[in-house]
Amino acid sequence: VSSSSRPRPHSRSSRPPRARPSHEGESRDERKARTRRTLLDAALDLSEQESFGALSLREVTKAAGIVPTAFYRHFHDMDELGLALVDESVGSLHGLLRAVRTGAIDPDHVVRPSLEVLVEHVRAHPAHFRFLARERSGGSPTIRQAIRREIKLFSSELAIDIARFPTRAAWPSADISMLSDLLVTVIVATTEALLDMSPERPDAEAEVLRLARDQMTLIIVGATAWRPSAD
Amino acid sequence: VSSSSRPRPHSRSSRPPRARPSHEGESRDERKARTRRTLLDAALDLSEQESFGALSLREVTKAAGIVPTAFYRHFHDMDELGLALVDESVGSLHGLLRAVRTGAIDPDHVVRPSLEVLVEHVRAHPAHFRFLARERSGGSPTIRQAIRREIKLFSSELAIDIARFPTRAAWPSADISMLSDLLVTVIVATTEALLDMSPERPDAEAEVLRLARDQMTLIIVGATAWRPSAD
DNA sequence: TGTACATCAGTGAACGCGCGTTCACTGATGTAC
DNA sequence: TGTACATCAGTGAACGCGCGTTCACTGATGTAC
Repeated sequence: VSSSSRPRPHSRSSRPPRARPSHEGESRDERKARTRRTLLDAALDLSEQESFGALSLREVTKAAGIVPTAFYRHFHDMDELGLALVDESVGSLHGLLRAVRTGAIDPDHVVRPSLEVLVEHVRAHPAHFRFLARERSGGSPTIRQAIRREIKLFSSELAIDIARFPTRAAWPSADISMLSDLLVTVIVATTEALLDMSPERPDAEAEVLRLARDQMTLIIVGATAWRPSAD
Repeated sequence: VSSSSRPRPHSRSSRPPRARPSHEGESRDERKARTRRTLLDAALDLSEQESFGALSLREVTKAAGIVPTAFYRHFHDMDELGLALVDESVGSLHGLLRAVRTGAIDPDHVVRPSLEVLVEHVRAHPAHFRFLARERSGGSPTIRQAIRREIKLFSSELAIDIARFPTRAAWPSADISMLSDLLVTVIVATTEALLDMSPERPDAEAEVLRLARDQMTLIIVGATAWRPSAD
């Protein structure tokens, strides 16, 4: 064969060989951390094509440019790597929430800036959000539960913010968490729609956002007219 | 072994060999159709544990009680079987929609009966709905698109129904489809919540349904107060 | 109705391949003195 | 500062296994006469 020298590109079409370029000035710990990062990134990349559960250890190490056995220096198995991905992806989620909370607190104008923050975060961490969207329903029970717990947390933090609004202060907490749950449902659906847009239709984003804005506004209108403790 | 007669319930730990009990009075075509059915059921069962994309052909044929090579008498590959599952699962979806439409048409009391129909359908076809919920985000691009298209269809048929309501007749169609999209989002989220309930908490269902009812009611309240063509 | 032949769902052996994991190893980095 | 030893991230061979797919086959069902 013509097999020459290097663990070559391999790619489906042209994925670059993620091999670590020999960074000479690094300590052993720094190198190890960088290889770990490379493994995480490789898994994140690959799980956009097929579900994370369908990824093989060898596939990931190959994309990361290391030998399969070196995997065990970083993770016990693929499940552990998956949970690490959940952890850092929900990191993006918390970043999103923090950004929304520190933004405009004027109750009449929360929707638009919040959606802008959402778009910005999805754009900044597309692979993370794609991973969350995909594995929230499709993943292994462990991963799925971890993600759902985080979304519930997101919802209850949003409920706290809503309770602070003067107009909502008198609401029963059950109604407030019903409302925040509904808003989170719309946010999740909007995120999925943003990730689903075909790259060659840049106007799609504006459409998705207009829809989300109208829906959230309608919900807020409904909440204003809502009778506390209905039934 | 004690293998007796029927294709039994299949529990996780002690999965029985789904071998076809020799139904003597059947034609060749009938037998073939039954084997095909057994393959579909086996795949549906197995994809509750791991994503469909992670299933192997051999795994499915083993659970169905036939030899791997016999698979090719029924499907060209696993992808074709997956699309067949989408087709029949989506059949459940249409059944649901039809049931909702032929139900009460009193606009003030749509929510409760619709949710009852939803619960009934999810209970009747849990594996189908679980498959749809899982593969909607987690599946291969082909399967994902097929499911999303059906949900869009569901939404636009709901829009037609909404437009028939006297109180909505004057609404711009963009607002109506925004509303139906929002309701479908809630329905999808509710379905996921129903499928996610732990079996040992029977009261969870009532909780999920109360949440869904409140959310849909709030949305309808909001829609009533909504200014057509806002912005 | 009876016979001879065609069809074809399901079988079983075989293949080459990628899988996860084990093991002894190498050689650069880190540490003790 | 220099030397001797320890650590350990990454290597490469090897393993047994399940994978998808091929192929020639069997024998019950279906069909033509």
